[in-house]
Amino acid sequence: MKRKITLKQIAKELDVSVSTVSKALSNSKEISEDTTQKIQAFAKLYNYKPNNIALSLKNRKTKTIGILIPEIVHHFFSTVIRGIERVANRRGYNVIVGLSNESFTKEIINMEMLANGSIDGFILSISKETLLKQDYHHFNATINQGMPIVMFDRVVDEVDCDKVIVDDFNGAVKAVKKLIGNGCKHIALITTLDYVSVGKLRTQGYLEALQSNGIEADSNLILKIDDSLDVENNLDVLEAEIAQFFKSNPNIHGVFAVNELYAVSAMKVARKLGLKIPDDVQVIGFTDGVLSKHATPSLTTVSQHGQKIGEQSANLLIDRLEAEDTQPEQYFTNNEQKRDFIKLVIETEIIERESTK
Amino acid sequence: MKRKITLKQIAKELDVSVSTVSKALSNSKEISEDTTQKIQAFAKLYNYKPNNIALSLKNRKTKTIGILIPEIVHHFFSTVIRGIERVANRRGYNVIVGLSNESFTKEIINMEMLANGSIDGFILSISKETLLKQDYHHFNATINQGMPIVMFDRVVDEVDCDKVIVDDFNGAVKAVKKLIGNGCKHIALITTLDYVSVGKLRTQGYLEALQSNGIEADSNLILKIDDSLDVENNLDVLEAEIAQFFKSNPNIHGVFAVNELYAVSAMKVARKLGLKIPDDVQVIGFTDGVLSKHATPSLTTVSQHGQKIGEQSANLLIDRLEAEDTQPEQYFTNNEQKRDFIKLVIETEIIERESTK
DNA sequence: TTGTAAGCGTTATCAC
DNA sequence: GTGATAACGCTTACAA
Repeated sequence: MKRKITLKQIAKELDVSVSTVSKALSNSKEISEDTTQKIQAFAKLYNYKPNNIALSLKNRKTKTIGILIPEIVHHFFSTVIRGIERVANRRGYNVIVGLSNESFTKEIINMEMLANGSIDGFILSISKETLLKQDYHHFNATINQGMPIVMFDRVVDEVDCDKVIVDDFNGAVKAVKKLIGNGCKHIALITTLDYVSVGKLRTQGYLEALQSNGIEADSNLILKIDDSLDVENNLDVLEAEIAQFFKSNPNIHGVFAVNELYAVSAMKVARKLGLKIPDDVQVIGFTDGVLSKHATPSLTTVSQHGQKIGEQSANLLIDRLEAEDTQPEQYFTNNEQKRDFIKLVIETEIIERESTK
Repeated sequence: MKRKITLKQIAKELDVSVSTVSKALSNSKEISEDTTQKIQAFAKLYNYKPNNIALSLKNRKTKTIGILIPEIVHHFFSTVIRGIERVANRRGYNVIVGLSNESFTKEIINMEMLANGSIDGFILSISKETLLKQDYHHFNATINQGMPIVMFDRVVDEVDCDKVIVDDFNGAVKAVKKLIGNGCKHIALITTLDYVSVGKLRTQGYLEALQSNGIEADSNLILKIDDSLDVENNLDVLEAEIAQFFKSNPNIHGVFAVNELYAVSAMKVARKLGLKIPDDVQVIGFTDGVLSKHATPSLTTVSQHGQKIGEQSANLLIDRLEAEDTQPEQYFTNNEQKRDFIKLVIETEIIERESTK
């Protein structure tokens, strides 16, 4: 068990100085053919690789990106990570993952843990608790320390940074318009409480689609689920709630749900109540995950393109990091002027399956 | 935008030496009450946090764990990550994630990238291509450099390290025995090609269960899917293959599938062929993921306890890392003697749902 | 009680 | 063409 070899050891072994070794290995032409050869051969033999930590300290950059997300066991988020990892890797970066577990405190702890030199910048999606509290000081503090942040999906106006979002509003509009086009008269919405920004936007899209088609929104047709009660592990509660909803609204022709789980549950409940899908009720969900594809009937969804979101976020962040290199101290012509932040909107796409006509 | 403050800056500001600051902040009683107070107050004011990279370099340990897995968009793997992250965090470690994407080369590149000082140890699951090639030199090389590895799920005898595995064999036995107990006569197996060790073990469990019940295995009842053809995105092919299988074996009473996707697909196909589940055919899958829970009918599965696997792996790794601290150079009484490696077997559990009686 | 200096592994600058 | 030195930020023996 021999520890990794260092420049110092090579130098000693070959009886040259450390700097000679360093230069030889970087093919500096200050060093003679001969010694360069000798040193490179030796280095290869002992499989020398420069120590990343030392490089990080020297260069004051780690070449790693911190990802901070609420939850990893979630198709959408893991898809985003895959996208980030892909471009990060291609561009020579590593990826370090922190999970907030939807908790404000854990989000802060994780950020502080990573912000102390371990990473060059963040890509993150805000936890539910943070959204509820509306306390974003830790993001701004991090940015003020010179560490760039890219937010995706769950973003917030109060923080000035690059953002990548899904076009939640128009995605919802498209979905509901499709239901209308398919002849649905009474269209229900199954959504979350409003503090989750994406839920809110999708709800607004639903309303917009109705209005622009001259349909009056009926608040009885809107079911808001309080998902703080961890429906993931409490399916019965969720299904009971939806069943109740269906019973008090026997005239539902179409359902638009703001996530996959709600949509699939709605289908399940509807079928238990003897309704045929898509003949009696048509269903569209948001988020294109495994469930949608494999449900029976398979679910028509609004796809979020998670991987693309990840890729774009990573590109945005790395672009900014590498731009800093070129113009290290960006100057402002006056203190009103800010660096422009980019807000990328990823278009959604409806993937048609069996749950709609 | 003020960069993070350093000891040096604090020292300068307060007109003391760097070491005084360092000591004061670590509450060394070498330093007087007075200066300690003053320094700590100042540090707090400027929100001083020691630079992780500098600490890593000094201590020659990074307090971060490298995870290397084939794929992240997979319920099982993301569950494992969650488990790892949980205990890592609790024990003061960070987690850096690399994806091999089932590729041998990417596995190696990723390992080299991380092994150069970025992490203290690996937790990994071997890529399919590596298993196929049976080339494990990179794992052994890493271990020989003094970097501990914990392997989980897809492990291999050729590498000496701690391992955490699922009891695939007995899980399969249990599942098939359950089908037999439920009165199934002709029990089919849907599995992968043999090079994936877990698939192989589950297949062996299937055979064992049949044999111990005096049932002769019928090779016609075994369907091996070549999943190198990316069935995830090629559902039609998969379903066609399964349909063909059902048609040539009209007497199937029970199906044991080595993963969730195969099981759910089997149910889908069976129902299309007019078979009732669980009345005509009973189905059990391996891997307890989202699909199982939400399929119609919901799927009885052998649960792998991914999170527990992650937690145990992390504990194993960190235990070993911290043991190294105590006895830095472990000596061998003779060179035959090796440090004992632990192989933890996580028991499976059958989760009964609607697809079995 | 405080400060100096060495060292973790590297690279860049400057001197020989 | 080669080597000594400083620096990245920190800790710690040792000196004052």
